[in-house]
Amino acid sequence: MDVKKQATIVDVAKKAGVSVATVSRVVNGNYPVKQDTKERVKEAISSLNYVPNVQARELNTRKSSTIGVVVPGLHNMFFAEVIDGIEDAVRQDGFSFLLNCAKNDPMQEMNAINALVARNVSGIIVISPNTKNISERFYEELVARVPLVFINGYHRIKGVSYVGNDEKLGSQMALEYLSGLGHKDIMFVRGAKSDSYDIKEEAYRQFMEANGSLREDYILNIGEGNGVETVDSAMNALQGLIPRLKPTAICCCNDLMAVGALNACKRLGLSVPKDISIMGYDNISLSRLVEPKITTMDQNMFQLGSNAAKLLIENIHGGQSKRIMLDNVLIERETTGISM
Amino acid sequence: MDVKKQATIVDVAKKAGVSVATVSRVVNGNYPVKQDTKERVKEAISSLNYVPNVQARELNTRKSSTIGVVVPGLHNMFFAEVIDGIEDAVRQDGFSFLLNCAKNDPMQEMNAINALVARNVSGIIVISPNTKNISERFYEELVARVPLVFINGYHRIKGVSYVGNDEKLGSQMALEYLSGLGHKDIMFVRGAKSDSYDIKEEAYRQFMEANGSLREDYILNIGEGNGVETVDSAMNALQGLIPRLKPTAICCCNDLMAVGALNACKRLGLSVPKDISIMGYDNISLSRLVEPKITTMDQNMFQLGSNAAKLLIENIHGGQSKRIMLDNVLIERETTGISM
DNA sequence: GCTAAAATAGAAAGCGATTTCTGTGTGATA
DNA sequence: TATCACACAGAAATCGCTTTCTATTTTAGC
Repeated sequence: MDVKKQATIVDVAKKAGVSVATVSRVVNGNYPVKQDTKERVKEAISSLNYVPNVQARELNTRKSSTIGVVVPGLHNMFFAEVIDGIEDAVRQDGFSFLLNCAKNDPMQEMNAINALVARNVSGIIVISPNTKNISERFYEELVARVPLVFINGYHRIKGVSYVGNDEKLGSQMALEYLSGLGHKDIMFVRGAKSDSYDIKEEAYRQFMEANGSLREDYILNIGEGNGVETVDSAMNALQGLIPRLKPTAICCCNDLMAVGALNACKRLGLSVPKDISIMGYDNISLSRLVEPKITTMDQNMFQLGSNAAKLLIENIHGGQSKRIMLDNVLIERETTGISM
Repeated sequence: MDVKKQATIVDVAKKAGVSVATVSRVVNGNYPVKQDTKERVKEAISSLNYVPNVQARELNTRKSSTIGVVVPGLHNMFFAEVIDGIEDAVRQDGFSFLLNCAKNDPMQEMNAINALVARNVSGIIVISPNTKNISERFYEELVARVPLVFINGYHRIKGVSYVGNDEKLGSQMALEYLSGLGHKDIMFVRGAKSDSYDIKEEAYRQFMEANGSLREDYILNIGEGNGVETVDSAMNALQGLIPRLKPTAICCCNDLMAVGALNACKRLGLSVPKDISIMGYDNISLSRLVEPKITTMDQNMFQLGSNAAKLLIENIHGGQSKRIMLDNVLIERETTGISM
C-alpha cells in the first residue's frame, strides 16, 4: 500500500513562509499572531491537509489525552454497556481511549496494563471482577505512576478511585422485595469465583437465616464462565433442580442467569411469574428484551462507565481520588409476582 | 494526585553506567551487546520499573502499532461482537486499538477519523452501516494516507479493503429455506436507512416476485433506531399486523427484529414455530439466548472483526488491499418449521 | 604475532511538535 | 522626541527514543 507521507509542521511553515513556532501558535491559539499571517498559515494547513501529530505534541508536553480501559471481554453485554458509558464521557473531554481485554486472566491483565503505561496513557480504568486474581503490590506501584479507577471490584488500595455500588445492599433489597411478595422458598443462583457473587451470597445467607429459612440446597453455584454461556449453564442446572426443590422464587446474581432460569421454567412448562418468580441483577439490555421482561436490580452500567471516566479525568487533572457509590434501584418488570 | 515521573532511558543509562544507545539496544535486542553489560542494563531497568515510551519510539521510527476502530456504538451487540474479534486479532500482533463511536452521525464519523489520524494510527477499521452518510472524497483522500478496512458496508472506493458477506445471497438462502419449508406468506421486516436493509429488501422482492407472491403490505419498515429499541419497535408494529395479514413466516433483517417478532407472537398467543416461523439475520448471541432459540443467518461477527484486523495489519505491512467475503451459513434453530 | 573482520559501545542527529528566550517593529505615554 | 510596553515572529532547546556514524576492542585466520 502506497502511503503518502503526512504533512508536518515544517511543511506547513515552509509553504506559509513562516517559522514552525508560528504555525504551532496558530494551531494552538495560545499566543498572538497577526491576522493575515494567521490566514496564510491556515490556508497552508488546509491545502496540505495538515493534522498535527499528537504523539509528538504529547511527547513534548508530557501530557496525554488518551486513557486506557481494561475489561475482561466484550462477550458479556455488561462490559459493552460500561464501555459505552466510558466512551461517551471520554469523548466529551476530548480524550480517546485504548481498549484491552484481559479475559479474566491476571497475567493478561498485567500485560495489558503495562502496554497502556508504555503508550503513555494518562489514566487507566480497570474492571476486574475477581480481585483475588490481582496482586495488590502491582496496583500499588501502578497508582504511584498513573491515576487509576476501578469499577465494581472490592479494591481497597489507597489512592485508587472507585465506582461501583453496594451490591450487598442491592441483594438485600431484592430479597426484601421478594419476601414482601410473600416468597419464602427462594433459591439463590451464583457463579464461581467472583467477589460480587460472594458478597451477594453473604447477603442471601444473612437474610434467609434471619427469616429462619436458610437451606443449603437452595444455593446453586453454576460454576465458571463469564459470557453468554452462563445462560445455558443456569438453565441446565435449574431444569433438574426446580421440580425437586420447588422454590417459589429464584434470585439470580445477574441477568444472564435469570434468563437461564426463565428458559428453564419455560421448558418445564412453568408460567412466570404465576408459578414462580425470577429476579435478576444488573439490568443489562437483555433483561428487557426477553418475554416476559425480567425484574432486576439496576446497576446502570452506562453510569458506571461515564462516572468512572469523569472521575478519572478529574484525577488526571489533579483531583483527589475518591469512591463513588451509585444508587441501587429495583426495576420491577414482569417476572415477579406474589407467591401463591 | 501525586504522579511519580516515569523513568526514562536516560535514567536507566545513568544507573547502568552506559550510554542510552546501549540501553536501547538491549531493549530492542537488534544489535550485539556484551552479556554482562546487558545484565547490568536489565537490572537497572527492572529496579527503575522502566517501561520504554512507545510514543517517543514511534515518533522516531515513524511506525505505529495502534490502529483505530470506528463503530456506530456499542448498544447493539453486533458491534460489540465485531470488536471482540478485532481485539483478539490485534492483540496477537502486538497492536493496540483506539475505539470511537460515531453514533451513525457522518460528522462525528469524520471527527473520529481525524482524531485517529492525528494520533498517528497505522490503520483504521470502519463500520458504517449507512454509506450514504459518507463522503467518498473524504475517504479517497484518507486512504491515500493510511490503510483502511471497511466492514460490511457497500463501499467501492478503490484501495480500500473490505470484509463482509454477500447479504443478497444470504437473504436468498433464508427465503429459499423458508420456501422449502412450505411457506408462501412470508412477511419481510426491515429498518430505515441502511444499505444492508436495501439489499435485503431487493432480494426479498425478487424472490417473492419470482414466486408470484409479492405483496407490498408484507413489507414492514419499522423506521430508524439502531440499538435494542429495535426489538420493541418490531414487536409493536407486528402485534397489530400479524392478526390482519396472517403471514406463516416472518423474515427479519436482523436478530433484534426477530426477537421483536417472537415477542409479538408470544403476546398474540401464537406458538412459534407451530403457528408461525421466524427467521433472523446476523446470529448475535441474543438469538440463542431467547426461548425458543432463533433460526438465523450467521454473519459471524467475530470473524468479521478478526478478519478485518488481520487484513488491515497485512495492508499496513504493505499488502495489497482486497475484499474478503465470508460464507453465509444458515443456523437452523427453533423458530422455524414447516408451514401448515 | 599480524592483519582483517566482527563485536561492542558511545556521540550525535533526527522524529514532529511546544515553548522559552530573544529580538524586532509600533503605538502610547510622558 | 525619547521611552516603554506590547504585539508579533524567529531561533533553538527539549521531550524520549532509534539509528547512523565512529571508535575501540576482541576474535579469527594464517
